[in-house]
Amino acid sequence: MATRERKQVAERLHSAALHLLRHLRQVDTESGIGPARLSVLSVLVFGGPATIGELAAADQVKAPTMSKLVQGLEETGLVSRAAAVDRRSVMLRATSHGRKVLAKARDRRLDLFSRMLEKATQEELETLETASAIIDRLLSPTSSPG
Amino acid sequence: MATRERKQVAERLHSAALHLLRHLRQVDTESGIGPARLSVLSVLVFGGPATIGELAAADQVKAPTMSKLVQGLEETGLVSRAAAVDRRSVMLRATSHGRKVLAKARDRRLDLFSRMLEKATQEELETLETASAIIDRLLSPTSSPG
DNA sequence: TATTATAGTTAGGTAGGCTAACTAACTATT
DNA sequence: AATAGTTAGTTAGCCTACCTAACTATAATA
Repeated sequence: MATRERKQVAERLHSAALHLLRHLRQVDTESGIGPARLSVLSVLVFGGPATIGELAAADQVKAPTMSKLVQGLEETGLVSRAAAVDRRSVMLRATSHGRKVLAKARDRRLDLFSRMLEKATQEELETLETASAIIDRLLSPTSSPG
Repeated sequence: MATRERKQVAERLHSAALHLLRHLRQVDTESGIGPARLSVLSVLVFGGPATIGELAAADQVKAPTMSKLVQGLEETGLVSRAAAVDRRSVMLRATSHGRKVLAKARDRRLDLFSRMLEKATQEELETLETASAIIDRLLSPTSSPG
């Protein structure tokens, strides 16, 4: 019975999310670093040091793709490489320069979004906040509505 | 005063939208057609016939990029080309095959999303619906809060 | 110790993005 | 009507970001 409504909500939210991110993406070019690399940097900054394999899993790409992305980030001094306990693997971490670059890119996006949110009422902000939490929960693997 | 809160909402919703779309993207590979081409097809199906320039503007890419995308879509029979009044330009339209392919790809995404939404309560669905409308309004160029 | 499994890299291909430079066609000015 | 300027699209050539297959080096196991 509520299937139709779910489909409708899915459609509208899908479309809204698509348009929102497309809009926010505009300011990313200013960072001079591509979206894939930016994402890797973000994982390292917020998640701490990680191996190629962990980074690949986080960004849902294969190891060779991540290997190349990391090489690029290293060459531009945004990421550094160190030995790991398991000597087959490599421990990557964001450099302080990398941290700064990410912070700026992130701020550009969030500033743009924040300015958009000036057009929202307090109640609407609360709705958006609640919606974010709902989406997070729907995406979490262990989703008991607890 | 509410700047901090706006920033916070921006952060959370940005993150949620990012993760949601990344999750939904998984099923796109089944269509055998890349995301850029899928997007072009979607513009043609829902917006009707359009020129290269219009498609490029809709997808926020440059004309040469769209020219290549359309060539690929033509070669796989998803899009057809016809003369326009202005003979410099070309009128593109989705073929019936293109419509079917798009419909399937779209359904895969929305089915996945709908199944996720089974874990949401009626009230949560309403919150998500409201949130979608808010986002749409924030993105619309003429955004008087009505 | 020999085998198997795992972590990364290299090689080579495709898709999707760009700029620069071009052709064809429309518009405006003389 | 001729010319000059503008606009729509294509071609060429480059970059990033994705893939699979095949390889090296290290770890784990029989």
